[in-house]
Amino acid sequence: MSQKVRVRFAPSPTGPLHIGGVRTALFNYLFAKKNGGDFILRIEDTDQNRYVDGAEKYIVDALNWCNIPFDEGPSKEGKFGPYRQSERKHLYKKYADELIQKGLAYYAFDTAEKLDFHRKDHESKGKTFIYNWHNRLKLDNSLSLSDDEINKKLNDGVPYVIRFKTPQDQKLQLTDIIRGNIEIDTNILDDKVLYKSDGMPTYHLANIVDDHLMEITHVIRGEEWLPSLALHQQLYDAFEWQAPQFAHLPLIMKPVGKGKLSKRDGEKLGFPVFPLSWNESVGYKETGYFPEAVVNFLALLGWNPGTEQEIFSLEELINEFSLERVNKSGARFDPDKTKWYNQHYLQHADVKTVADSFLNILSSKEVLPQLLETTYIEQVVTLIKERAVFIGDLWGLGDYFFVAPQSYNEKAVKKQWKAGTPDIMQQVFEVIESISDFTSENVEAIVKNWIGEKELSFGKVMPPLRLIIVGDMKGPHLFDIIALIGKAESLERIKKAIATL
RNA sequence: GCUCCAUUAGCAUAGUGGCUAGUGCAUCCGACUUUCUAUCGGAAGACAAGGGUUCGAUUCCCUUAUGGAGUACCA
Repeated sequence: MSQKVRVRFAPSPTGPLHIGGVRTALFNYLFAKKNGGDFILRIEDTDQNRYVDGAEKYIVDALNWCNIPFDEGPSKEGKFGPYRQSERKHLYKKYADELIQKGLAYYAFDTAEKLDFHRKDHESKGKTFIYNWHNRLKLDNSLSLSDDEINKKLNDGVPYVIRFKTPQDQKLQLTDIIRGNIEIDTNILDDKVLYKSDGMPTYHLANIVDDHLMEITHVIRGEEWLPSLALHQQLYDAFEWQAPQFAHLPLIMKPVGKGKLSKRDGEKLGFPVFPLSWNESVGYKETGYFPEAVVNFLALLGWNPGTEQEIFSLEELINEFSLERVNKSGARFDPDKTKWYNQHYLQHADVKTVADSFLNILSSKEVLPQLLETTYIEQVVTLIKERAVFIGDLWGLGDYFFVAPQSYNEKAVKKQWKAGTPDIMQQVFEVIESISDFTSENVEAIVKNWIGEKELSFGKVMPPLRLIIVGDMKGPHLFDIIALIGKAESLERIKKAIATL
């Protein structure tokens, strides 16, 4: 009997979704869709202190922008809801109690201060304080206390937590789809808190209970969870539940230096780390990235198809994706590669769509209304988009199609504007004025012919002419520009330059 | 410190017990061009180290080094 694949993305709403989180969501989504399964969003808000307003909405918006919507989640309630752990609070206590009854967990009354003291004390001696089999009988809990004492504390309302009683001297055999088999000695594990004194479960308990209740078949999450896999497996065993399969994704590392990618790296090196803007941090969307490009480069971060293909649509990714081809080692984040992807998507985007977005930018500039015409913009886009990575680059690349140069690049003027230049430009003016068939090819032919006749060099004519038309030594084929902006505008720019330079 | 995970060029990666280890980004050179950040062409560049196993190891095993994660009443 094969079960329907159900995976979940379970972020905690403590801030904006980091790009690494988006990748985790994406891999879950791809795996689910590849296998005809469901992708569930569950909000893990068991830590009330760290809750950030708006973070949940951000997560949902980010997923939608990336085009990886969830099938079930907050506001898309399926039969397994609610999908916020804070709204499932009442569910967890009985599971913690069940473990206590089975003798697999116990009450602990140690105060935070006391534990803190132990930890600091051990640290100062170069050791690590571990709450487990070797010292639990010396601490303040229902294993070390008499029944009377325990009941009195419980009745008196003394705060307590419930800890998992990690068994001694066991070798756990764990399986991870990406990493294979892992063996863990239970003696090095600590008795993790399952239930907090504020009446909320910890991540560990809530996670296992919810994954079980929501019939999750595969847990795909970041590598930072690998060390707690042992606990989770034991919890499934303790409840006598069938555990899902696990896959731990490699971490995304910073572009330079050591460690995992952080918000700071983005600020330092000037690239986004969030899909959408959040306060001062500009997102991928606002920087001008296509969601398709973001999804594409994210997919190749820690996964590859085994072929040389690097460009994938979402559909292709769904087809090709497999957890077996996910890498074991950390994936270094390369901002240049993300640009490369975006440039690719921009070059292959429909000209109409690009022109449309460009129009939005143009509207905010001081451009003559008659130039904001669709076919004109599309022609401009076709000429200049080759060098653009983002749609936002288009203005800097082609402003001269919309406004005459207000100034001329000084260095270029120095180099190109010689004593005889105004005279030559005056002649060019006359040549151009006489042309009636104003196509790029025809203008080029006539001007080049004239240069030949006059025995002038290209270097004396073309660079200054470009300077006049563009204001700088940049842009596509000059005659394409002249033809597009038209005869009248070209003549005007020449006239103006002769007068001012 | 301890536990677990990893290690192919600057970076990301493919691949194989045995021909010149493949690809992309970046780099350098060249071409085109009136210019260039574009495009095209070319070049350079790697199996972390040391031991084994083997006729033979980048590929299997061990050790070391390096990197990563975790070590909370956070997720």
